[in-house]
Amino acid sequence: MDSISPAEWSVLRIIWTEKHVTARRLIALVSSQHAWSASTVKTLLARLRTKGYVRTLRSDATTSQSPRAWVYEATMSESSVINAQTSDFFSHICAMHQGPALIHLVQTVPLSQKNIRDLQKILEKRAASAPSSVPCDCECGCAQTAETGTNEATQTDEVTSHA
Amino acid sequence: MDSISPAEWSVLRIIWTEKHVTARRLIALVSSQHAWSASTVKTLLARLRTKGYVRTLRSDATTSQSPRAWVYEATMSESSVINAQTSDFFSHICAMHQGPALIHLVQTVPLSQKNIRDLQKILEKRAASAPSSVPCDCECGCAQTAETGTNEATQTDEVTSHA
DNA sequence: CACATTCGTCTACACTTGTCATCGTGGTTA
DNA sequence: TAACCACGATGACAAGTGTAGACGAATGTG
Repeated sequence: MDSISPAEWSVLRIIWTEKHVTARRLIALVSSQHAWSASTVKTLLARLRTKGYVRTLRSDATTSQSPRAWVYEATMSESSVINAQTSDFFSHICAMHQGPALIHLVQTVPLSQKNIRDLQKILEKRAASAPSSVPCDCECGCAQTAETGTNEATQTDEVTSHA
Repeated sequence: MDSISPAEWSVLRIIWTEKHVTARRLIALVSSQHAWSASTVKTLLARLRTKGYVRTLRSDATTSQSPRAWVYEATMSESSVINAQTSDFFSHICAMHQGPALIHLVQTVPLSQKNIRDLQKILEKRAASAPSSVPCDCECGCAQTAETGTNEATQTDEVTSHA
């Protein structure tokens, strides 16, 4: 699973939304958000292709002024890529802090009524078998099993010192 | 807020866990996870310092064989850095898909009983004012408010072909 | 059948990241 | 005090990323 750079995300998002886009249209759409030259977008497109995230198809309908207009489409669903990248990102974080990170997200990410209901359902299920605490997995000899306190501010001198 | 590379995360995690570490000890701890040379760790340390994530202090106690043993410590709390980086990561994702991404995380991330209770409390609160749906914010003219409907492939077709 | 247009590819360059060797300096030890 | 050693700094180099110009091939137009 190749990593996706921020610039590549911008392009990929558009492809997912449009489902099928020509380079021409893609460049136009991107330019409403970034002051990138057409070449830049093409480069990103090429890189996304070598990474396997997009592929091209011939457009049967050769729209007037677009000779050999190829059409780009994503090879994977938006959700699956997002899930994979998100999990990958979380893998950098100590297990003990993933829960709190999630709490932060749940407080800040835009959620719909349905999202909330889904989350509640999952939490209810997970509550049945959740451990009382998640130990640190930093593999540096630390035996911390913290976060039992109200806001992990117990032994966390560090937490208080945040700039 | 500078980005933190995967290699830098490894080092930073150890510093947070240890609170105060000498280069010597840090290198020893890192080597239990990665086959990096001492130089590599020092470089990462230096980069983390220029990025402002760690700083050095003199160790008053000059432990026998460690002359001028500096001690590294994090300048920011682990939680605040994690939250900032996590939010930054989510900013690449279309608003409409952030909820689902969160659902995926809540299903896979290790959670303690307390984490779950906290999450439930927050969700309950948020449910009071959550919108019925979160619209796409890909800024590419899409008016999708999906995740309720199954096929939003209505006007997409026309949009694609008009070049 | 030339021509302009447009497309994808190639090349480029600065900067970041992964990875490491070397060096100067200043305390430790004999 | 002389030899030594660890520490941080500097330099290095390949690969990835942000950004873009130039080029050759395909194609509709006159």
